[in-house]
Amino acid sequence: MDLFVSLFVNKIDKKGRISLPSLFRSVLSKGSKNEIILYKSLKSQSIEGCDSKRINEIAKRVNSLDFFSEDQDDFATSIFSEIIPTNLDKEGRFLIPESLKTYAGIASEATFIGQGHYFQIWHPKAAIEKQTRSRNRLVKENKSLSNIILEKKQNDK
Amino acid sequence: MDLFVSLFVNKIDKKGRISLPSLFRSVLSKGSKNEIILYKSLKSQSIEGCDSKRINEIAKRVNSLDFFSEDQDDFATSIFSEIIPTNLDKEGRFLIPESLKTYAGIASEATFIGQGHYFQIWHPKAAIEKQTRSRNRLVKENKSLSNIILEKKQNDK
DNA sequence: TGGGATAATATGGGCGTCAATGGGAATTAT
DNA sequence: ATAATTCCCATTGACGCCCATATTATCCCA
Repeated sequence: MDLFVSLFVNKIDKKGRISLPSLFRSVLSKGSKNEIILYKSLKSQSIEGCDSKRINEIAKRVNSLDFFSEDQDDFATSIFSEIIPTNLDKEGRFLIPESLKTYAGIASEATFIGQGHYFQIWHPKAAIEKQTRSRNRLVKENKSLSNIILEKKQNDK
Repeated sequence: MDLFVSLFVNKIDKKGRISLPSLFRSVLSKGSKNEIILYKSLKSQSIEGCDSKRINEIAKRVNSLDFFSEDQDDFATSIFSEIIPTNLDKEGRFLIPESLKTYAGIASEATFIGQGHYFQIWHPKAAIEKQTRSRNRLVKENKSLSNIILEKKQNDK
């Protein structure tokens, strides 16, 4: 499995360290076994994480925009300046920057939620809510993957 | 990670020195480990910096403009004449030229903003504003990192 | 199949190293 | 000579590295 899946609750110790769930560690690409990228989610009060390979892909896209445009500059800022590369120690732990902890309302514990190619870090209580909310919304609106993909194609036109 | 990423606030000491963030130093190409290029941003009241390798790329792009156009001439002037090569000391610090400090309104502290292949130096307060402004723009346009990737992939087809 | 042996994961804490910062002395420029 | 710049050394706090423990999951064998 090369995707971030499942849900884990881990503790933050006195030094501010927290273990990246073992299953998530095994997803990191060989080249960046002990580096992850953190940033504020644009969709919720949570932290998102991924491995650096993913960032390099994004970098290519952003850099292909017009060199001197303000678009390029704004994109670059909101993406590159918000990215926080972080190293895992030998035990697979890392530090969540203070600013991100504040943003996500995290203190002594955090919940990791697998999201496929990335993962999210939530305050434990908020994580449960998010999980049920997501589920309910899908069921109520009778969405299916194929529906969502179709809708997206409509919008893109 | 071979990109300028993240955000750092550093102090300017009595002698006018400021540390280039360690993470930025590690991005500089082997050949120019203690040289950076500074210049006024064309897009905002900030300073931009990069290593000399990038200047060469910019030169290429400017050259590709019509040789006899005024645009080409203007770009060439505003870019090349305003470039200031600067050396880092053994501790990774450098001096921000007075003219650039004035341009960016910087006095006792400065914020480094990663922009991918280059970085910017802002007055701390202005930096936060720029960051939020850029971020809000992304959110408003309902972009997300993954959207940017997807859109680009569409275009690539 | 039960139950202990073994391994892996999450967690705690000591300590050395490095980055950011400060300041005196040496060096260079004007 | 005076001002500016770089070198060198010192300090401080943060972070990485290492080792220890515990709790859980996995394995092995009688």
